[in-house]
Amino acid sequence: MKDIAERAGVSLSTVSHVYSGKRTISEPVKRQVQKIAAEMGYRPNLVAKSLATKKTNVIGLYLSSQSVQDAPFFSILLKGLTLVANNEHYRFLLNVRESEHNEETYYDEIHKGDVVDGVIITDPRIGDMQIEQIQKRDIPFVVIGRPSKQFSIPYVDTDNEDVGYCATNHLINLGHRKIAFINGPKDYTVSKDRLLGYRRALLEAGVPYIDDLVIFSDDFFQNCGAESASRLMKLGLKFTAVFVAADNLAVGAMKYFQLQGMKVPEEVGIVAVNNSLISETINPSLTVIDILTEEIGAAAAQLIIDKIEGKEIVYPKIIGHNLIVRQSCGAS
Amino acid sequence: MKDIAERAGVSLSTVSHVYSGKRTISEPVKRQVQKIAAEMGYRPNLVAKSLATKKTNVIGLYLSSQSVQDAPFFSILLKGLTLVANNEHYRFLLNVRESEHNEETYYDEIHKGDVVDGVIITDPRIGDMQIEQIQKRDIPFVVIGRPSKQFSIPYVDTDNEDVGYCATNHLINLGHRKIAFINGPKDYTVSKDRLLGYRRALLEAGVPYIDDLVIFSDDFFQNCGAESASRLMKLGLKFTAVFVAADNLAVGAMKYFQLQGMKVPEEVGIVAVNNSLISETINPSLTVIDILTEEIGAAAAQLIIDKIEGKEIVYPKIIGHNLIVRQSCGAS
DNA sequence: ACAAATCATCAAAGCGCTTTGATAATATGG
DNA sequence: CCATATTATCAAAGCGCTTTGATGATTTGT
Repeated sequence: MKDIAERAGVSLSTVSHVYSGKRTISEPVKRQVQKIAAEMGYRPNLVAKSLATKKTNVIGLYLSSQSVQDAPFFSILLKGLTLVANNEHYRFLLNVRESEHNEETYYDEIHKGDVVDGVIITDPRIGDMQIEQIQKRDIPFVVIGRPSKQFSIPYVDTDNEDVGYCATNHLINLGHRKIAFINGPKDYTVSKDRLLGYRRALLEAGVPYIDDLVIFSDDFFQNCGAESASRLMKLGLKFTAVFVAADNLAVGAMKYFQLQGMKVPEEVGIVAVNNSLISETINPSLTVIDILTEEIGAAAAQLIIDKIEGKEIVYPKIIGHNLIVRQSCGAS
Repeated sequence: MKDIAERAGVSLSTVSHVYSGKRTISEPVKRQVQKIAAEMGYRPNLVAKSLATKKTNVIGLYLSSQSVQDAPFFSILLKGLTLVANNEHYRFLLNVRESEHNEETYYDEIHKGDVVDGVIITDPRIGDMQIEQIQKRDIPFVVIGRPSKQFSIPYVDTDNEDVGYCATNHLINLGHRKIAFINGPKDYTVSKDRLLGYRRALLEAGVPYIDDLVIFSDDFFQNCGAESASRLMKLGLKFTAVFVAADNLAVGAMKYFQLQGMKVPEEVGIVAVNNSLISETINPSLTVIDILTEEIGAAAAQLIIDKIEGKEIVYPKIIGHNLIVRQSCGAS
């Protein structure tokens, strides 16, 4: 930049103003500067700019390896995120927390992270301390998923209580009365909320709630779904349908049921959550609640950007969901 | 930092040296500084540091929306990438190129990107100009996948010619002679290489190559697989097996075949590429060539980091692959 | 005990940009 | 036609850190 200024015979600040447009620069000078800059292959140094402006246009994206491994979810979320971020000229700095890895280091990064203008966090757990810590640090952030103490924390999420309600209700409407629930891990707020909805649906239908029929899985993967299904069956309790908290879990559970000689949906109906490719590919295809993941991503990105830019924001932002009826629940 | 220096009664540079360790600082002073820093909640400004050191510890990750949408692939790649990057204290700055989006803007970013120490690029196409352009720019980069002109370009990839060979060969060993090939898009180097391997396997087995039996898909998704299968069948040529260039394509193709009343694997055997969850979940499960995606990611990350840090690197880095025999190809 | 080596610290310059008060030149208006 | 407003430009300070030459205080070797 200095070189350009010299070659063009103007001051350094003039060159700067040519780019920022914050000061009027005469046309001939402007053109001259731009020409020389092009000749020299000038490339503004964004780091220096950031230092001067205290603005990086970078958003820290804090993911658990959990969420990254849930491939379809993550990739669609990312699509929503990048769609709006690209438009607004922001980019994401990836931080993946490995489960093995010490959580401290990971959160340290958040706290050190002066390179980002704001932060998006995923997968809040119940009793998760870190969010409160970030709140102390004076940096814009939004979380994807409901934090356990959501008071005045900006977040975007589905109404998971309603998801649980809708899924269960659909099974009830189909005539089921003995409905099991293979839930996600116990320490996720999602799991808690869906359980609430499940209970509400039962209550409304006058079906007694049986604690044993609710199984908490350790993760969201297929094997765990099969394992949960096995635990469920070992109880010896009767059930004619299962509400499963994730498509992958459902696939695992369904395979297990079939392996045990149970017919889906004839002997056990299934409603799952998440409309990933696999849910429509598998046979029988899964009836699911479609979480609008891309919209969640887009909303989260918009929220954090608005916040960074000082706009008034309203939160939480609740994104809708739809029931998609397919084969696994039986005829509708 | 200045404040700390004042409060501790030492100079600014002393404080800096406490952190960098590039100069010996007496223990008492060191402790005093650290104590005050902690009290004040000091957080070093990484942007300023980067400006001074000309080092950001950030790697630009340039993705096509294609690769992001291929969820399982992407998420496993990312796992490999972050695993080694975390260890080496690097992070990724995400740049997703939307297909609709003007490619120019996207590449501009690469060229402007003074915030990154190096760059990883995915999905090279045949005749892709951009790689040559980046080469002119004096920044470390590696590409994932073979660039069309790979002379002296650092890249990591599978030996796709061998992938094509192995898959085809497996079918030949099973007794097939009329083997179709549903390939990926024509302008990918991957597609070109796999075709080479396919032909070599046929040649070795003395099976004539029939051009019509090779179908190029427009993308890597299910619908396209079905569409390619339909194109294939409309030709009216006989075939007893198909080598499909991706698991998703294979799922689509298989569904189409089944819809047409053809039995898999009895009437048509299938070997696909990519060992994603869906390939083992679907019924019949897919025989696939497992590309070691996580290792590709890890290797790419290691390569770029080594390059950034001035180490001697050897390239290209070719990662292995394994045949996983399942049901779709028939008994082995 | 004294020169030489080492240790601990400081001051100042520099990284490449933005921002702003000042100044000179030009335009506007009554 | 002169006072005021506007336009175009410059110089200098500052963003928060690293780096290095210099300096005084200690230690070491002989």
